[in-house]
Amino acid sequence: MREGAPVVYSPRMENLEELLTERLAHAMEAATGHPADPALRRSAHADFQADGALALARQLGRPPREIAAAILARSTLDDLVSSAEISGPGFVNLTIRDDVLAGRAGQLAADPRLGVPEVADPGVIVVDYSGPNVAKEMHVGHLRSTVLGDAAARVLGWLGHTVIRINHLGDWGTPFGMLIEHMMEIGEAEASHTLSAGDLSAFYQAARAAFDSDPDFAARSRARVVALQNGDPQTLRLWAQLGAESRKYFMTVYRQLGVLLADADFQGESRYNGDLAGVVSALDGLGLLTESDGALCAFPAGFAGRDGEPLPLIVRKSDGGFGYPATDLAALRSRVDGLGAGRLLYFVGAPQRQHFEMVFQVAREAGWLGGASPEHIAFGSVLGTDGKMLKTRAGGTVKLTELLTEAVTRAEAAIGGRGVPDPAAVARAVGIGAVKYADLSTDRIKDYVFDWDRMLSFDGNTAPYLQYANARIQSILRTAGGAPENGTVVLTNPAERALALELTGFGAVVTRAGETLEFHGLATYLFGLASLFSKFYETSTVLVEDRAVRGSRLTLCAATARTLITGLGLLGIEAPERM
RNA sequence: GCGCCCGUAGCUCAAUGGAUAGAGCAUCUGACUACGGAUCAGAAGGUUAGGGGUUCGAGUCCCUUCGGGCGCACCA
Repeated sequence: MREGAPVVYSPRMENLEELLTERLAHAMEAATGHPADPALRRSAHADFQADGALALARQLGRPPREIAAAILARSTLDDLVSSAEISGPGFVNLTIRDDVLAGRAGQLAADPRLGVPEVADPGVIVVDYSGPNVAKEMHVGHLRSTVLGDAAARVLGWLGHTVIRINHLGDWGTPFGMLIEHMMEIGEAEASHTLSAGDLSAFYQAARAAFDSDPDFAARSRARVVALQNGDPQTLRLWAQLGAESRKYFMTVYRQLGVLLADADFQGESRYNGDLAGVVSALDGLGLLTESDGALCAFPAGFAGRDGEPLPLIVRKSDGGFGYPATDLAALRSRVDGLGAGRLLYFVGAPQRQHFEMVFQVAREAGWLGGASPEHIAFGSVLGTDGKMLKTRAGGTVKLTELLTEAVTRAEAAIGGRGVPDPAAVARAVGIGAVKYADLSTDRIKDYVFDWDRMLSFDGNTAPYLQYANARIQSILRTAGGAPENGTVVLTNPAERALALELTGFGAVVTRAGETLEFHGLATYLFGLASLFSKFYETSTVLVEDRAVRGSRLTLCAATARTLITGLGLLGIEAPERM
């Protein structure tokens, strides 16, 4: 280690991981003649460890430690690391120089992006999420799609992609016959009143009940579907009114939940009605359709049904109508051709996996994908503390709006007694944040247990804990009158060092979240950061006399707070200044 | 029957094929005359459902058994 050697940083220094990876990759090629991945990762035994030598050992037929030694001999790391040691079977343990770490932390504090690089290859990404149905209540089943999809939209957008949010509203189909008939029966004014009051399930259930119990009503409903499909003006007007009232209601739920979805993001299924016949004729022209029991079916490769026979995707029903496969295909084409999407993301629950795979396969066989890649971003269910699907005590469906209201009420009770300027806003941030964080902090594909007490706790891996950490930092910054403009960081103890090191990892974590569309890694990172801050807080008094130490610690505080706020923000969670 | 997903500490969850499987909660033991104790330090807690295999190395990949969930032709 060259004491006192000046460390020269580029104006926008790459993050440490990238820098080390680059250097080691170079050394590996020089030492072995093969380009290879150093497999750099954070380590319990040092700041980082590089495991690339082990993987290379097999290829080259040489002992891994020998390869590791050759790599080290060929690498220039002294300006970055204070120690590089071979350990165990051939791990390379790297410890970052304190002055480098301090310099990097200071840079992060001044960097609006906190070391998060924009992607090198920005593209157009369609994020399809939420997708409620007109005149049907949003329920807990919509929670994950809405929360996960929204986080994806935020993360991908921040990484520099052009994100197109699409809320694939269920606004077409046979139920609309009965809904419109019901509307006519109770009168438009009454219908509007019920719907705008947000009592969608009452409306839907009343229509359903009439349909099931009254044959005349059922017959009229069926005729009404035909009228709707044929474009009868009176029917269309009522249909449009149903949709408008519902969208208005959904927007209130989205505002309550605090997601990006806006009016303009609704892209109802009906939008593709005019394209469905074209989908059929195009597929038919490609020879991909087979008539079976009167229905026009595609038989995408690789799918078998219960009987072991090829499984059809029914593109046109035997009655000449279209189901959701046709709509999904039409929507896919419009997103690829019309919107120029390179990635199509569908945030839809795991049970629909086969459906989407079939749709994607048909599109692939039809040559409709071009270079675009469609991805079903599946997720597990929300369970109650009994381990079964979350239900109300009475066994009914949990309305999303009631769940969110309860979250805020519970948060209000939990934070009660604290003197903050706007307790209602804080309760909202804490309650809604807790619900979102509970969803985002576990592996997307798994079911998770919805537990009020756990998610609203101020201890553990929860939104309130992270929000509290930020509020505590804000309090320090207020007392100090802010952090220095161009803060210089000096590391005087292990807690400061650990915090600084953790701060440098934000970029890699966010980048990874954008690639995997798994957000629990980001959540875990933020929890780790908040925990390290708390340790720092215990050991390192910020508001000390020494100007240099005080300035440094304030800079670390400011960078930590901004990382927490930004990270939570990417998850769609607010971080109040006081709570 | 075929296919997909899941099974990790009492509970809730982590762990890009890498070293001694980590956190939090709960339990037990400590620490408040410093910026918010809504905190921190420590202890204890495991045959990663079972069994094979691949690999220098497996919670992770492959096969298999068991357990749980979900799909599998005109509802979305």
